[in-house]
Amino acid sequence: MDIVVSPDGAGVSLARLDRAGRPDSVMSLSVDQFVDHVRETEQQDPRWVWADTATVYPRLLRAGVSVARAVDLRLCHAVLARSTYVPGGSGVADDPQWGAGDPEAGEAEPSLLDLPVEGPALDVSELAAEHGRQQAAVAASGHAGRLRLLLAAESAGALVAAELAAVGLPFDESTHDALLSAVLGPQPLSGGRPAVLESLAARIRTGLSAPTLNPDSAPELLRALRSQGLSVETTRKWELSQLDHPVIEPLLEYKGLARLHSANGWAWMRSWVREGRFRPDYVPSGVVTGRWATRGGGALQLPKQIRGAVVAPAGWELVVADAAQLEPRVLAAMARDEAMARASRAGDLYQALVDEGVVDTRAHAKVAMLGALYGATSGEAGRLMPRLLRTYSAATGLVEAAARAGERGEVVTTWLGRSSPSPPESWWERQRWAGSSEARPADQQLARTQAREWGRFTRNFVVQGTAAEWALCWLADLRRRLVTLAAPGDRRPRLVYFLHDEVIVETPTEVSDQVEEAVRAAAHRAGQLLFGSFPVEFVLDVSRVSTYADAS
DNA sequence: ATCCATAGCGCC
DNA sequence: AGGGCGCTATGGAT
Repeated sequence: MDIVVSPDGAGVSLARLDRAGRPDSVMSLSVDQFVDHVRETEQQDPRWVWADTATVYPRLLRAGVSVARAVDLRLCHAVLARSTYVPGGSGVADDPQWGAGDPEAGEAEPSLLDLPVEGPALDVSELAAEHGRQQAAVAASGHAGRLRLLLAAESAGALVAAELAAVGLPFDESTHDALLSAVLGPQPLSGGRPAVLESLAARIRTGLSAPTLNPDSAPELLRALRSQGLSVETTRKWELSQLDHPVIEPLLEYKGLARLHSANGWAWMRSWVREGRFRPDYVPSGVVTGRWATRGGGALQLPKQIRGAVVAPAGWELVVADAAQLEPRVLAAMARDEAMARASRAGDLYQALVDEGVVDTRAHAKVAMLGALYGATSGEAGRLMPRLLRTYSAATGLVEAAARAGERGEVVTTWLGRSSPSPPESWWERQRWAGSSEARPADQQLARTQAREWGRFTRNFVVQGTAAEWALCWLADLRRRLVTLAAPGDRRPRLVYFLHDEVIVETPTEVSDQVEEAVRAAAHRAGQLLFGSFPVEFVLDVSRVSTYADAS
């Protein structure tokens, strides 16, 4: 049973859809009535259909109501409007109300924000119409099953994102303060540099004979280094670390600590941690490949230095699980590469490459594999590539083909049906110009460079995007399993963190066994949902800890 | 005062 | 090295 939901003004309109997908009589409810209605109707396992989970679901969550299933029309539209799995003329792409489906049509990059969140609300009949168009587009596709899975996963992900924001990650402010103070000195009350940074800055100024130097300024720092006779092009730490000069040691230490202070210091904590919970703002599918982004809080980069502040309350535990070498495993399955699938079943895929005699060390295996995924052209990875190509010809052939398609400006598509954007108009202009009679060799060189850059993007897109699909299915299936678990006192395990290939579940210790089992079962299920019986193993590293810092 | 690009670095 | 991000500080432009 599908029920369309449209916020309007102070309330909510909703209507059930009949078999033909048309709304029956429309109900107009206040928000409170809506919350009660959802709570009661959930018993019937409906599927809620709304334009945008982020505008509706938080209100329900605040009232303590969660839903099992929903369709996020905006996220689904963004997928369908661009997917090469959807035949042209399906009607999904060219509805201006839902944003430009054709990326060539507007100058702005197509984004998931095609439908303005603040824009005029769409009424239930418009939502029902869009829902109908989407279902028709899927049905007309030659890959209806995959698209249905992708759309369901996208929508479930949107529910999870809202739930993560509502729950927050347990974060102990005094532990964080202690971690910071231990390396930076006490929190400066005036807001200036902490004592340790200040004294490092003084050593740097002395060492470079630059009494007024601001070490946070890259141009100033570069000038000061050069005035000491050091030949450097940038102030990046890998370049600085090559130098032999007494100032390098305090400088590198300064850079590391300054970053901690500015990115995840006291000011960050005041902004993002409330009542012992860190609440970043997740943006499902915010990345072109389908990965999530965040808007504020920087949850994509919670550095290892402060993970000790993520602490489970007494009586609770954190089940931290991440998918080991997810992208190579996904690639093996997509490419139906039997040899690579065999390596995946060994647990540590990189070690398996060593054991199979493909490369000599685990470090080489990792470099070679990442090189294949990202399109490395030189160095160590380049040298190791021939062996990988020979041993895993199906897998490497798939990414090579994606790269060549991108070099030609073609669109590539993930396993479940997310298609890449076309290159920007400036890219095409550059290519056209390089092919014209007036083009100089330098123009042609630049065009080739840009073509290869776009090829590296499309190469990675198919793998990163399919890995994101696997992760969404994992997350969605895990979410379903978790609602069946509870400890005495109705204490329930809950998802509190998700980052690309990693989840954290905060759970009462009484049920942490079941949670770990659920996390593993969901990973196995995700593999089946995407790749059927193809024998690729998706291995998880699971830790049960009281603080995130202790996760392996 | 505000916007924007760049450098640099953290995460996957 | 090579893909994808978000964020901060800086410094120039408006």
